[in-house]
Parts: sequence; structure tokens; C-alpha cells
Amino acid sequence: MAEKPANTSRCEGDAAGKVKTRYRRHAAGEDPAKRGQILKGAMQCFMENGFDATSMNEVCRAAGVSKGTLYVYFTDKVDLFEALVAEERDRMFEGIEALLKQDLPLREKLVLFGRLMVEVLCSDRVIRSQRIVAGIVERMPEVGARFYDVAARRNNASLAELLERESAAGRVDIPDIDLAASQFSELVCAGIWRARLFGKRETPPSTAEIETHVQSAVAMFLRAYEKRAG
Amino acid sequence: MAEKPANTSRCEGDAAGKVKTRYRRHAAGEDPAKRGQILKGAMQCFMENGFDATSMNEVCRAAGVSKGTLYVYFTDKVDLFEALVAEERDRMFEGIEALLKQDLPLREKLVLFGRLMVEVLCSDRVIRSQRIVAGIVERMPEVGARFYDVAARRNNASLAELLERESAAGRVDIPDIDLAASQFSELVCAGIWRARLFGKRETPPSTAEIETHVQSAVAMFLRAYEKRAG
DNA sequence: GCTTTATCGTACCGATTGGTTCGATTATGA
DNA sequence: TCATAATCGAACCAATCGGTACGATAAAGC
Repeated sequence: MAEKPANTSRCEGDAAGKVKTRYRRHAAGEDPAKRGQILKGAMQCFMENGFDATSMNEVCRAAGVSKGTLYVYFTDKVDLFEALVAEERDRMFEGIEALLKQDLPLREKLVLFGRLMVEVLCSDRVIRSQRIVAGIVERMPEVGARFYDVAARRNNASLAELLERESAAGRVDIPDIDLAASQFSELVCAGIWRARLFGKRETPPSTAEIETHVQSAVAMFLRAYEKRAG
Repeated sequence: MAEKPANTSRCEGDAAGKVKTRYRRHAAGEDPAKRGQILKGAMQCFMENGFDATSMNEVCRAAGVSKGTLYVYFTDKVDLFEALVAEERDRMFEGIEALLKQDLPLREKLVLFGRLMVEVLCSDRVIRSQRIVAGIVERMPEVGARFYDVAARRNNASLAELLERESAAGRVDIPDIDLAASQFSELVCAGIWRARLFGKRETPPSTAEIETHVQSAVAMFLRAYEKRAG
């Protein structure tokens, strides 16, 4: 709901307009650079203090933007927050589909996938995002649900697709593909992600630790689902 | 820090006291029933709205206690919150050690353990607690860390102990016990817990679904780690 | 140059916050 | 019955909140 004011004035008349003086300047609240600047500052604040404990004044200061301008770009604190979550959610697993499109044996694909998964999911940035979102799920359920849906389930879908192909080719024997995809995703993060989320670990896992976990997970996964001779 | 005022007056003199008039009435802020009443009301509020969005006035109303009294029992909003988290964390997995002490084959112990794990971790109450705690980790890191440490790691320890015994008995071959314990814990919740945390699922899993997940997890786990003939 | 206008900066608004104070009330125990 | 004191309840406080209003500023296009 609540469309942007539409701003039919200038700058948009590509199709019809062109009648009078056309300014190439950005309409109020439509400069993408400024918008990004605001989002960046807001991200910084929200990540440090969460939703409620972040004041809009702090955001202004962090973003280097006046309060008036801020409220031209975003109607609400909630509006700003949702835009932020949306951006973060979309950026999270950008490269993952491409990764699985490569022509590699299953085992190596799983290793690549697992590595990226742990790295992303346990990174400082993503962990902080997840904390904030988890914290407001109760009051803004759709925000949380969409966050999970787009980010987590997208991965599962990619992985499920891969497993589907392997299953059709007769190389693996998987009764429930979606379950298997979930299992793999959880396995690679076992013992790390939760500890990160709750702040028991203050730093992301080292590459060595990631490797250990991924190798163990892949081995476990394949031993469970690889088709057996006899 | 910040010990309770100690309240050396009455009611405590079991060992030394008994000198003068002893009131059996509770000293101010020391009636455990009232304390529990406050915690219960507070729990209700915090679970609905999180830490910041819960006002102390709401807590008073929900607990049926005057504000003055509330501040006699707890010095702070943070103090109240920490007490709440502590209680919740300790209650969370109460029966789990006992469960593993039974004399049963490994497979069945794992099934029992897994079931309880999913049920508890994905229950409404625990999910809500986890959301709140995750949400304030950034600002109160020790609270989050302790929450994780006591609850999650306690389980892992129980399970690890069991696996250790089985390993010593030569029935399983597990290179990294702690990792294996983590893996099992994550496996049983695969695809459910995260969705619950982020509000993608509004209800706990059915017993049927739990059963499916646990069975799959146990099978996978044992196939990976059971000692093979040859 | 002049005009236009997006942005700035600050003051301001009412509402709410966490926390305190204090006299009235009520239950206890002697 | 009477004194004690834990609890109540409501007023109160300063601070902060999200959000608005508006004149000053500065950069862009003619």
C-alpha cells in the first residue's frame, strides 16, 4: 500500500511529456545516490541497535542527511526499515544460482555451495541482519516471512533443483528432495551459525573451519543419499 | 554486578538470628510468589512485543502489580529482562539429561533425543524467546551468549557424552564428537526451525512431521557414523 | 544573470518512555 | 486489637521518541 506520491511533474515525461521546460535534475526524493546514502547510514544504525533502539535522528546523522530529506525519501521508520530489509535480503545470496549452473560433479558442487553458504550466512553483516529481523518478527510477521522466503528458500530451491537432476540421472536416491536440501544447508552450518546468531561467537569462522565443516557435511550427505551398489 | 540490597533484616536468620521478634512475612521484594507473578506477566509482554516495545506500565498491568512493587523486585528493565531470560533458558531443556540416561540402544536414544529437541526448539514459547534474545544480542552480548551457552550447549554436551561412550564401545566411528553432536542437532530441525524463527511458519510442526524429520535425521546420522563391517 | 527547487537545519509538537515519590490501603503477626 | 510494613495507585519527572513545519541555502538549468 501507500504508493509514492507518483511525482508526475517532470523528469518522467519520456512518453508523453516534453511540452515545456524539462529539468534533468532529480525530483525530490528520487535521487538514487541519495537514497543509497540514506540506506547505508540506516543500515549502520539498525545493525548496531536494532529497530526500536535506533532513532531517526541517529539515522540522519549517520547518513549525513537532513531529517526533512529523509522523510521525503521514506514515509516512515517502518518504510525505511522494510526497504532496508528488502535490499539486504536480495543481495544476500546473489551469486548462488550461477554457482550451481557450472558443469561439475555433484560432490564438488556441494562443496562450493556449502562453502558459500557458510561464508554468507555466518558473515557479520548477514548475522546482524538476521538478528534484527528475528527481533521484529512478532510485530511485523510479513517482513520476517518474506526475508526468510526470498533468502533461505531461494537457496533451497537451487539446491533442490540440482538434487532433482542428480536423482533423475540415477546417481542419488533421495526420497524427499526438499528435506534433503534443508538438511544439507543445516549441516554445513552446524554448530557455527546458531552460536553466531546468539553472539556466542564474535567472529565469522575461519576458512579452515569452514572447510572442515563443509567436507564433513558433504561426506555425510553423500554417504546417506548416494546410490549404493546392491 | 549490583547485588540485591541483601536485606539482612528478618526472615533470613535461620542460622544465627532468632534474637528478637521474627516476622514470617516476606521482606519487601522477597516473596517468590509475587516474583513469579511479575515474571509471568513480563514474559507475556516481552514475548508479544520484544524488549524495547514493551513498556514497564504494560508489564505492571499484565502482572497485576503496582509499579512501585515491580521496582522493588527488579531494579531495572534490563534486570527484569535478564531474570526472565535466565529462567527461560534454564527451563528450556529440563528433561534432556534424564532422557539420555536410560538404557536403550543408540538408535532409539537418538530418536527420543531428536523428538524432544524439535518439540522444544520449535515450540511457540521457545521460538519467541529466541527471537527476543537474538534481537538484543547486539546491545547485550553477554545475555545472548549465556542464553546460547546454557541452553544449546548443554544439549550438545549431553549428546556428546553419549556419543563418546558409544565411540569408546566401538559401535560408532566419529572423528569429531562435538561436530557430530552439532550436526545431529541441526539435522533434526532442518527446514523447520529457521522457518519458525523468521515467522514463515506460524505453528509448531505436527507430530507426524517431527517423526519424519527425526527418522530421516537418525538414519542419516547413523549411516554416516556407524562402524561398517569391512 | 535569474528562477526553480531539492536539500538543509533547526525548532517544534504531542505522545510515550523508564523510573521516582508518597500517601492510602491492606494483610500480617503479636 | 493494634502496630508494622509490604503493597498499591496515581501523580509526577525529565528525556526522548517519531514526525512536521518552515525559512535559509545552494546548486542546477535557462
